[in-house]
Amino acid sequence: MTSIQSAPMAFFTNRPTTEIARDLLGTHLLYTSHQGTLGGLIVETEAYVGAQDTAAHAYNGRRTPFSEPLYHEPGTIYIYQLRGFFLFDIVTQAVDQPQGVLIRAIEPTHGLAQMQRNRPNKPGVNLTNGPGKLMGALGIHDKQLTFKNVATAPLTIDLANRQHPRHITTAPRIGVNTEAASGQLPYRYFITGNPYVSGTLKKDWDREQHGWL
DNA sequence: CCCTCGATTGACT
DNA sequence: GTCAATCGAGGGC
Repeated sequence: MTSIQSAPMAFFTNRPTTEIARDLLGTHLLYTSHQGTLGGLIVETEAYVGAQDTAAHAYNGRRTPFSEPLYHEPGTIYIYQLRGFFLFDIVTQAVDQPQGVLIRAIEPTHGLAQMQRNRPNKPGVNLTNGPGKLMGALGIHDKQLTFKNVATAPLTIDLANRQHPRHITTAPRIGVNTEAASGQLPYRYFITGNPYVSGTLKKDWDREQHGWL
């Protein structure tokens, strides 16, 4: 039994979102719910850097009820639904600087059995190797925690027992429009070789240019 | 109001 | 490898 050391707001401030995205690798995403403490090691993230980023929800200053959480304090939880799944972002800059990090994959460390019950028939890495999958494993199927802060919410970044990734791979982000201006920016980060990293190779250039295993 | 499309996933050839 | 589900946000009219 270890105690949780929730990342303070300062963790998400005063440095570039890309750096925060890298720094989140090796920390723990933990959710304290009625099912117990669930979660795991963050092994993959993506940075979305605001109004100039064509792939960001806040591109061109877009601000709607949907993307409103991005404009709040650093550490704000931004959960949104995509095609029936829920995705988890953390706001990474000061108020009105709508940048964030998408948590794309975790390696289970807490509550494995319960997470497996939450996602039946998804054995092995398939339990948490994607942004929608990991939320399903945590048992989160709504936006209830949106606007709360990871510094105080039951859904948190735990800095205790951080692991230092041996090597980090950088790559273009998944699922973004590659034609758009920001489409090729290397804002995806993952722990090299970790089996829980999301996605299958869809293009040869991924392997050639970015050193996939 | 209507149409398009997505920071995904899972089923299927 | 290919492809459709699914539903709300966002934009056009």
